[in-house]
Amino acid sequence: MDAQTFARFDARAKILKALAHPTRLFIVEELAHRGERCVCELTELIGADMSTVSRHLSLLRGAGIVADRKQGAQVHYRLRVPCVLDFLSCVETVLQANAQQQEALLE
Amino acid sequence: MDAQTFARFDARAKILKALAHPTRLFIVEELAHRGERCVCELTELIGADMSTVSRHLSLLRGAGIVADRKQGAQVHYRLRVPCVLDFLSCVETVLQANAQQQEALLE
DNA sequence: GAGCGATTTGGCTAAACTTGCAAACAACCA
DNA sequence: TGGTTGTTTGCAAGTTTAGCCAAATCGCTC
Repeated sequence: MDAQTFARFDARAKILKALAHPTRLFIVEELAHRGERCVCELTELIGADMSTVSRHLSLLRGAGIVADRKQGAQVHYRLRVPCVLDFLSCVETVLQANAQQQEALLE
Repeated sequence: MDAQTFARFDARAKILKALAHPTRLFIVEELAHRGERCVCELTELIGADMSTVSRHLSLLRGAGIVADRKQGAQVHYRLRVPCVLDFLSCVETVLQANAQQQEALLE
C-alpha cells in the first residue's frame, strides 16, 4: 500500500476511531435525538468526570463530527454531520447477525 | 449512564473500533469491491508482515464483519455484512465537510 | 478587581493496541 | 515421512488511549 493510499484510509480511520467509544457514541446519539447539549448536561447524563467528557467532546470536534457554540460560560455542542446516525444502522445489522450466529451455535 | 445502557453502546463501539484502523478499512474495501481474498493476497497488497495481516483479519472476524473459509492451505476471507460500505459513505461526508471548512479558514 | 460556575488543559498512571520476529500448526506434495 | 507453503499464535517493545485530580482559563456578576 503506497503512502497516498494509506493516507486516504488513515483519514477515514481517524473518523471511525473518534466514534469508536461507548461514551462518544452515547454523546452522538444524545445530540442526534435531542439537539444541542452543553457539557454540564452531558456530564450529568454520562456520570463521569467533566474533564473526561470535555476530552471526548474535544476529540469528536477534532474529527469534525460535532461543532460547539459558546453561550456565556457554557459551551453547547451539536452534531455537525447528520448522517452519522444512519451510519449506525449498519452497526445494528452486524450486531443482529452476531446474535443470530450465537443462537445458531447454541442449538 | 446505567450498566445496561453502557453495554448497549459498548457493543456498538466494539464494532466501530474493529473498523477504525487504516489497514482494516483497506481490507474491508478490498473485500467489498473484489469479493473473497486469501491472507496471502491481502498481505501482498498491504505490504506488512503476514502475521500482522492475519491479526487484523482475526479482529474483523471477531467483530462479525468478515467470515473465513478454508480452501486447502489457504484461508479466504469475505465480507459478512454488505452494508459496511454504505456505512463509509457518511465518513466521506464528514471528510468533505472538514475539507470545506479547511478551505474556508484559509480565505 | 475578586469571586463563582462552567470548561479546558497538564500531568500522571493503568490499560489497550499495533507490530514484527520466531515458533507452532495445518494441508498438501514428493 | 519429510519438506514446503500458507496461516496463526506467543512474546516483547513501542505507541496510543482513557481516566482522574489538580491547576488554569473564560465569562459573568458584584
